[in-house]
Amino acid sequence: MPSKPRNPSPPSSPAGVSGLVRASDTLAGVFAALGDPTRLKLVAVLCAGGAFSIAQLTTGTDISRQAVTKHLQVLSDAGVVRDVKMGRERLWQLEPAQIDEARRMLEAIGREWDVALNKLKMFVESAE
Amino acid sequence: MPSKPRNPSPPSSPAGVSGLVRASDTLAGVFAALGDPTRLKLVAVLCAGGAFSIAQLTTGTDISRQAVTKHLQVLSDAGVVRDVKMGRERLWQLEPAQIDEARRMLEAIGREWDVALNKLKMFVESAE
DNA sequence: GATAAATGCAACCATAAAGTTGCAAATTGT
DNA sequence: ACAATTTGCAACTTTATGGTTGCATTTATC
Repeated sequence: MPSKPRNPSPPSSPAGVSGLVRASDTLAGVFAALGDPTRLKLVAVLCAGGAFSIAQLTTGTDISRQAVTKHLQVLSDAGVVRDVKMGRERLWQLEPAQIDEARRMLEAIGREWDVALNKLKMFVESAE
Repeated sequence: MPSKPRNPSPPSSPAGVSGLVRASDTLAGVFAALGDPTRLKLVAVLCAGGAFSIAQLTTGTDISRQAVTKHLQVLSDAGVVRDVKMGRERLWQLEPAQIDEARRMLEAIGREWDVALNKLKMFVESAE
């Protein structure tokens, strides 16, 4: 008789993060938007609180204005930035709600990790 | 006389985040690694603290084992996970240091944003 | 009203990313 | 020894990404 597969342990997320995993698709979108050096720098500039035009945001990068526009569009699709039309220019500003939610997810992961470490520590100590 | 360009305001990141922007390339790598629903779920599972094999981690996804291996490799390149060889299986576990740094960057961005809002609020009040 | 500035739009290109399949190699259990 | 498990490796396909260039469009300024 051939041996049977002994693999059937489907791991699941801990309760603390399961709620955030439910929104993992939108959250992954936020992380993906931040996952590019150019876009991360754009966000870092915008977090100063002002509203900047595309031409202004292009100054300081070594890519074309159209490329910056594309990056801003990616950030906008992820809900990280907003644009406001002002005359002939389009001003961009931060929309920190999604970033805040991403931060909370990373916090939850760190918390769960600490809990797991504590459990392991207590287990080791009880075996001494 | 033709008018001259009046654009020369190169925006710069505020002091609070400039230090983190310096490491923006590695940080962007971490965000990019988290920027995929499958990988985000893998991280959520691993944050429970255990060490899981590739076959175990594949259970629960709807993609092939080889695809999961590729995702784990991406997370490993970003320094988010570590692997340990145990007999014929390869166990993966979380490496929370990079995730923690990413969380700190999001915190810094949120802080700068709050500072900017406060400045604006004080300016408006002083004009009344 | 002519000119310059800021942006929008579209086509295009090169490379990377996400997934698949097929097969070889190492390790474990009977 | 043999069979089953787990993984590794390589080739391949499809689609997304990041970037470019060229030109049209809207808006301000003189």
